[in-house]
Amino acid sequence: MESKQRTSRRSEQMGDQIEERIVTGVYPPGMRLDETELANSFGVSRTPIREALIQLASAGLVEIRPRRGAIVAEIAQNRLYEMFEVMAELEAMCGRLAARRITHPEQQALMAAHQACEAAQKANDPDSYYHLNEQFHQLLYAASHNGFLEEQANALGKRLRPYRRLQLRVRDRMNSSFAEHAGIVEAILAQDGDLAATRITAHVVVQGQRFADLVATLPLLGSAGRS
Amino acid sequence: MESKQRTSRRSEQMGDQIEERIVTGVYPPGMRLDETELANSFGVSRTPIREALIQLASAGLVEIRPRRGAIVAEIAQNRLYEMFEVMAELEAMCGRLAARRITHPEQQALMAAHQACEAAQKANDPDSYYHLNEQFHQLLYAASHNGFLEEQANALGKRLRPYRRLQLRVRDRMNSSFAEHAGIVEAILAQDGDLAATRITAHVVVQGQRFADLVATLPLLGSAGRS
DNA sequence: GTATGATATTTTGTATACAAAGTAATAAAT
DNA sequence: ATTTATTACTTTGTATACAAAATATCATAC
Repeated sequence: MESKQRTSRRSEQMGDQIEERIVTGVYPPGMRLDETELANSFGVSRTPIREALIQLASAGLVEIRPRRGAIVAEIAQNRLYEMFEVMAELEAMCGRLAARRITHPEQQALMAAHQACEAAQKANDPDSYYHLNEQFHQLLYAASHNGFLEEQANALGKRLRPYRRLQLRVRDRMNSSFAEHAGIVEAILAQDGDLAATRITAHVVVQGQRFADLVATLPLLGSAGRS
Repeated sequence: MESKQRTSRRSEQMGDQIEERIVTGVYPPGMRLDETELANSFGVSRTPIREALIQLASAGLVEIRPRRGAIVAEIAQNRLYEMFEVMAELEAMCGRLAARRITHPEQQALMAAHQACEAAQKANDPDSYYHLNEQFHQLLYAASHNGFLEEQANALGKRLRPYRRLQLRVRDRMNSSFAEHAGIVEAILAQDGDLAATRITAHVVVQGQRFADLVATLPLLGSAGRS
């Protein structure tokens, strides 16, 4: 985590709020983000809103079309596939490094997070599982002991979050996800970086049936406010 | 390349100009970027400058300290190491994918770029080599046929550009770089993705002596305008 | 009823104004 | 002479004003 020095900038607070609403799906892909409207609803002027939107556009969460306003970024299918392909590689890299560099306390934390996932899985609670799964992955990133990599993985994870969330709804995904976690933890504890990387790549939903399942659920998201 | 639709936004033009000056070292790391000063020099108001700075901050090229203005980002040594570590992985991924997906015209272009490097190397011209080397790497990214990966690699490459440039000055680096390119091209043409990835990782300056050399040259950059 | 074109309205992009925080400068005290 | 406190000056961050582009509305023609 980057040391979040007291910001004192409204535009960043606005950015955080809008971002939160995007990644949780309150503002779905394709939704128009009217500057004046947002300014009014947040009780500020357009300036900090504009600055926030520019920042979110740089992060890839919104798209600013010159003179035509901002919308929540809609990710085309093939682009989504590409992003998952990169995400898999980044996470695999985390795993490879983590196998070499993870500390004892981090091992404990990772196992604890894994066990927490087990509870949600047994209770068949996709929402809890979703959050615990995210914690698990973030611990993995941190264990790489490469702060820049950790940031990149988190940033991309954020962009893919709305799509990942849908994933867990598909038949039996939660159970297989949990089983895969077990294999990943095992490989890391055994300090087998290549095995960890291989298993993580397989875990990140990208190939064959998995991605097809995801794509099939896509119409549920997106296409907000198109004519 | 992202389809650069006619922008019509001054803030983006300003961003491009400032970015250019940062990556070429005209604005060295640590330099203060005064909004009013920039606004005057570009003949616009502070607004588009501010928006440009926010965007550059998101890209990691400048650092905005709340209420204390923007400076050209200074990258700490360990952070720089982390970034090169990730860069190596991204490029290796490009190589692995390119080995599988490169088209015939792309093969031709890559070989042509490689041969162009040879000319600069033989003429012992680091500046030409620097530019031709960049072209070579960009062709590699494109050959991955993953547009998102290509963008990420280019973005990170941009951030590392001022540091990479120094690299070529160190003893004999240009010659070894060129030799490594040959091996990379060979592996890709042979469609051996793993070999290509291995060779690219070795090529990207990150381990042992190479990184030490880079660090040793760092004092040449940076520390502009500190008390 | 649909299509086309002119006009009106909305919305973005940039400039300017102003308040608050930060920085520099000066003066007083040890 | 160095340090501390008060004051003046910059510079940032936000609000508002205005111009230009895009969108919507409405009337007219076919």
